[in-house]
Amino acid sequence: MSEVDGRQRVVRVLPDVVAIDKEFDYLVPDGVEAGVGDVVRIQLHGRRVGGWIVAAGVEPIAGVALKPLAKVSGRGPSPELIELAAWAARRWVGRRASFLRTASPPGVVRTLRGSGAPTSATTAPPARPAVHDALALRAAVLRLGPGADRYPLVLAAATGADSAEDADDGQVLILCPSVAEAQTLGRRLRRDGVRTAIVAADRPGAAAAGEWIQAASGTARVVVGARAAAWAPTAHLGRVVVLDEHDEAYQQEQTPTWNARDVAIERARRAGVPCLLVSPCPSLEALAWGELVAEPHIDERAAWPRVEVVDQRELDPSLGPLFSPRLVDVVRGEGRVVCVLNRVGRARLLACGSCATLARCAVCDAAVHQLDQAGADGAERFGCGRCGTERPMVCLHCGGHRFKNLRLGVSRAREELEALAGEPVVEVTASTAIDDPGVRDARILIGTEAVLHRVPRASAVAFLDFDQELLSLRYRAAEQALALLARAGRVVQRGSAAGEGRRPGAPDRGLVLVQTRTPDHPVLVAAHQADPGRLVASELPMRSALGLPPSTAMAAVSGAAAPAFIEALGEPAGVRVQGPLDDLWRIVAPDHEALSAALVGIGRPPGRLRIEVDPLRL
DNA sequence: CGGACAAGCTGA
DNA sequence: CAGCTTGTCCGG
Repeated sequence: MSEVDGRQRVVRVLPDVVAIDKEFDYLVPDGVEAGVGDVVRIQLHGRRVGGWIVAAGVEPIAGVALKPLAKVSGRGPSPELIELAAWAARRWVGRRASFLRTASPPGVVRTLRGSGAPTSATTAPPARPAVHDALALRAAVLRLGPGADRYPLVLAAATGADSAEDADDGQVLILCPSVAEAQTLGRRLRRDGVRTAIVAADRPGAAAAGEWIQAASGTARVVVGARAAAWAPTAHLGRVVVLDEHDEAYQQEQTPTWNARDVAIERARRAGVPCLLVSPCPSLEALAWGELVAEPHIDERAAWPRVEVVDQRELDPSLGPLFSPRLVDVVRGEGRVVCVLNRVGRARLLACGSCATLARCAVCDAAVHQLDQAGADGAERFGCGRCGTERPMVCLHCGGHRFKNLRLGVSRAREELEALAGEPVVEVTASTAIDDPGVRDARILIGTEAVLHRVPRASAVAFLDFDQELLSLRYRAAEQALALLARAGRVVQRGSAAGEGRRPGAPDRGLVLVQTRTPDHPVLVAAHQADPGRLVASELPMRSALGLPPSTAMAAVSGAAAPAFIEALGEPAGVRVQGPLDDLWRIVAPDHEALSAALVGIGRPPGRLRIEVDPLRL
């Protein structure tokens, strides 16, 4: 039956080719079922490509000979998600195909059999008042200290125990910053009898497709996953929850730089269901969107660690620039101690010991660092991070060969800390195996901030040079710094009274030690008082005054084709174009609609072009 | 994106 | 002018 009411059945297809953001019409062959969202294969310009049906029953364009669909492969994104993809493509100046890929099943899904009403045997225990209040709102930002247990909240949301209106609220979509957290949460919900689909595809194809079907058919009551799960299928969405919404892992690094939190918010809005963002340190974006719900301060404070700020302006010269007497105390004390220093390698900045000249690259003049590996003759060498040039460790000014470290890197700091502690100190890097026995049994660890993702619990976390975070030139530095302290707070909270791995004699509340030369910084005041609102109060007016997000919408444009793109862009009304600085332009608009309007209309010049909306580092 | 087709370059 | 490279266009 290729004819309906005397007309041929025609569908509109978006090819799964990122470079082709255009739809094409195809005939549906006789006896073939094909609807909006289905994944198909089409003949396009002499080759076969995949694609999605984005409209059905369309009026074919006159005078164009239509080809039939080559194949209907299976089920894909729902019509709602296809529309959401169009919204996201505009919002982040990307292509619909890249979003529809994320919204498509892992592998081929022919049918969603086994669809049934979601059931749940579990009833959640009564949740805390703040949780109850937040679940009753349509757009809520729930602030819970880093050590607070979010599971009661998740359970209450999952079972509809604290819901505002209707009894059967539909499925609950829950996002976590990482796949590992999503899996842990999903398994726990299953143990508690909640039908849960874990949409976090690092499992074999068939199993992953099974989870997708559970979500799409409505069999799963809860759908949990990481960033990509913002595009997970649902049969009848009832609520969206984003845990740790401030986490930058929600933003994709490659373009389009979409953020799962923002997709989740828009998805909930379109579905007319409540959306709840949860965080110990809500982002300014979240606070601009929803109503803040916080616990009484005494409760929130109990979920923050003890934050001790050490003023590094008064140094003890015998301990070097990175170690205060208080830090040495902590390291020599009880329990596991994690030290964080956001620099890799040995020494990142050196000065000549005799003439104090800064060690620079002979070719490009950038500051050089000491290489981890000595040269073939065993002599220590300098390396340039900018141009890669290497040279012997000799002062270009006076020929001296003794150098002072102005900035210790992690490897060197480890050596010095070991000497001060009088026991082994283990360096943890992003590539260190997580269950390496040397790491598992080590009491003192040191690493870049990645160490906070690798070590699950500790009695104390010490930031050796926090000014690195506080004084970073990125406009979100303050928020990012507070998020780092919150993460440290979670590590020590798990390692203290409430946690399982507590050693006898460890302090009741975990300790976060911060060494700094700016002890009065609002980030440190906020963390010390366990009151993230203190940072918001200083940060928001400053962003506003400087015309930075979230009071504006920003994009960064770079790549070989950027100059041509900027030329074509011109100066649209209300939009500021700044730059170039390091071959990067900044586009600032009053809001995202204006930003998209300015960026989407322009044809892309040939060549590499990166348009990063909401740039994280800038 | 990548196939089609046209225009440009080279060598006998 | 065949045979090949390079470039631009456009797909149902």
